[in-house]
Amino acid sequence: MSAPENRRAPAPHPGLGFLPPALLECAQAVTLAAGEVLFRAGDRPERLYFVLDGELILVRVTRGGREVVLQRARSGFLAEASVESRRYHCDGVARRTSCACALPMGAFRKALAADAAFRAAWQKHLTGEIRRLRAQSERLALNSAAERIVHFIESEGEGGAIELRQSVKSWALDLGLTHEALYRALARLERGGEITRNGARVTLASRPRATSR
Amino acid sequence: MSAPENRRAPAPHPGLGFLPPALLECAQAVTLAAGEVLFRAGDRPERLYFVLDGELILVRVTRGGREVVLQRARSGFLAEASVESRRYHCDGVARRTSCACALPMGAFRKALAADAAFRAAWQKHLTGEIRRLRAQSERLALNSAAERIVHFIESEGEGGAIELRQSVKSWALDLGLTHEALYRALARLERGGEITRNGARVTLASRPRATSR
DNA sequence: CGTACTTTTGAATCGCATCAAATCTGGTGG
DNA sequence: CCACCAGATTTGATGCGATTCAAAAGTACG
Repeated sequence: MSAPENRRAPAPHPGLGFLPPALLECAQAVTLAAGEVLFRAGDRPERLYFVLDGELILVRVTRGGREVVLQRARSGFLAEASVESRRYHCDGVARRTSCACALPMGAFRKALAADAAFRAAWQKHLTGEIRRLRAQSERLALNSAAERIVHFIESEGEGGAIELRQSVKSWALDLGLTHEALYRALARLERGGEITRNGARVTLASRPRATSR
Repeated sequence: MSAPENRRAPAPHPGLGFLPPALLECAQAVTLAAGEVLFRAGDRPERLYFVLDGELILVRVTRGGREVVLQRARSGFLAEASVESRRYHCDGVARRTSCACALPMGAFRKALAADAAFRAAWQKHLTGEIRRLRAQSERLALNSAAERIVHFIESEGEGGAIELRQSVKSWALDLGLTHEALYRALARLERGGEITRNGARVTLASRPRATSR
């Protein structure tokens, strides 16, 4: 408490663990108000944002006023591609009150160029995101709530079980379902013996029920 | 025909353009039969596959015999993450007769380590994939065919228009729709004046119709 | 000309979204 | 400790849109 308040975050978000200390040194925690604009299309990227809490979106607004959301970050980086680009192609907006970690883009690029270990870690992070996103796309293409649930547990969980880190309601967002549909599908699966629930832990039955009965 | 069959591909797929010549030298064109297994979970990655035609999938098979598709590659790399990993975590299977380009993993990693330009290009490719996949996930979370179409054109096209490189039917796969639903939605949008179609070119009307009438 | 595939339209069905409302929960302040 | 509030959880009823099954028409290619 007696230490100065501008001290760097002592225990950063686990997702940021691979950042080199020098980069974490210049990281800044920022609080965004709902509706606040972080950057506009055409701006030069000056910071890379890592969402800690809330929701930041990457959105393209058309001449006709249509809004197309390109990314919805509720945890993790917003617009990784801005590292590679001299200009933003979309707007960045806080959809609700949010907390993020801002990394100066110059320092980030410099660290990437200078630090081979960091480069490797960044590359690993990128391929991991690709893997997750591909799985998510396959999941969202399934057209029943039950299939999406099973797919999620199989692809994001460990050994046919998953520990939910958030409310069921926000899980519904990830699955592209309304929370009502998810609650109902979970209840149906549990009644059918296809899953069991222990608090935040959801486990798949090892042998799926045949469609009999 | 008189030339040896093991000649290297003379004009590789545009998606492979960033590969250094040395790596392209040892690329092999492979033809996979429908159902053919490329690798099993637990295998050591020996080649990185780039799909030219057909469909390769990354699939996890559970003890219960459930099949969960993690990736469906109809064009582009299969399992980029295998570059970072000593073992596959899924099976790789050709879902139908397919043609792919196989890059020896050792040479690929070696080139990554030795060639800074290639490393940068690979990183750029990875971030580009992330951008595309995030947009795709947002798109698949939309629950009307019309919204997905508009989102696709806005995010994958240029200036509110897109040149389709494939049949409408296979576009439907990307949009997570049946082909019937896509045909109907396209016809409805065209009748409503929200899009126009010129052969393979689909253009958004600049000002979206108000919901009036 | 025939085959395979895409494109198109039709009709019936099913599941999810939507709107509504009740219950439960954790946390706050009186 | 209890009243109260915001949010999550749960259940119900209804409508819409996509899926599904079916079939016809158009198109490319040998």
